[in-house]
Amino acid sequence: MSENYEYECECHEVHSDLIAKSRELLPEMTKLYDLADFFKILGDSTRLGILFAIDGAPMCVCDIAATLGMTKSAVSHQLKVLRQSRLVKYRKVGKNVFYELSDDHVRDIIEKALEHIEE
Amino acid sequence: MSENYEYECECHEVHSDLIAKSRELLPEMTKLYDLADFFKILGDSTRLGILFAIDGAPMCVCDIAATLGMTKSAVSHQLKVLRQSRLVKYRKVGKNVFYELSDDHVRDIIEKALEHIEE
DNA sequence: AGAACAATTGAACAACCATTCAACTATAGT
DNA sequence: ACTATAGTTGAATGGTTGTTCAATTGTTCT
Repeated sequence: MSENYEYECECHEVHSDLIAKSRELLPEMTKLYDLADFFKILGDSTRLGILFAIDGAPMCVCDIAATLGMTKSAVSHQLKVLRQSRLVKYRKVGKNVFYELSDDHVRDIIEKALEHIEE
Repeated sequence: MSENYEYECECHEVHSDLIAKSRELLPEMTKLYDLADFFKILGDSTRLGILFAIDGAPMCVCDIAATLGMTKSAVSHQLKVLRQSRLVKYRKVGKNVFYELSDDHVRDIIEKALEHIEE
């Protein structure tokens, strides 16, 4: 997708008025990319599993891995992604690192999506 | 992630009670996969762009392509994905095919996600 | 200081995915 | 029937991404 829409469709009968109207409603490209990136992060069963696992109470990496039946390494890599997108926060206690959800926004979105799927 | 959790974590001090509790709250694997698949579909700026474009009024492929500044082919490929996941419905009129959102669920979820990002 | 362990990290590999290109289908108009 | 056009489709390609493996960091305990 091009930011300034200099692209011309190869069709002959374009409805210029409709297109103009549609473009007005379209969010800015950067916002569209951010939105896609956000959904991309939720679009992985491992990351979703982690979010569900730490939903009830903070957990250390080791226990998250055991809960999901995965290696610590794989979990840690995905925790890094969740950390960088600020979906989780963490707290170091001795040798352990405890992860928890950073806020309720994500919980709501996942909840709504679950409803949509189960309809 | 393994469905029956036969995997054993390589750690020595696992909190078995926490893990048991966390596993109870964890959705079934199939549901987790479905949820991830749903978010995966929203995790692409082209598909999001299409959803925003047809939000106001039904549009034909050609006009969607012109709105986003992309080729018909690329748009059509992504429309197929959106079609298969029932996020859009379509109607054939002559040589044109008009696409529109299939329901309001998705609109709500995208709206909530936008709020989360803009916070 | 040294051993043990929780967690992180980087490289490598395989699997997945979006766009391009070319070919094809189907409909409309002459 | 023929031409033009909207849309779809399959294969190919380049880029992205999740997991594994091995190595490393940082903390605790003796």
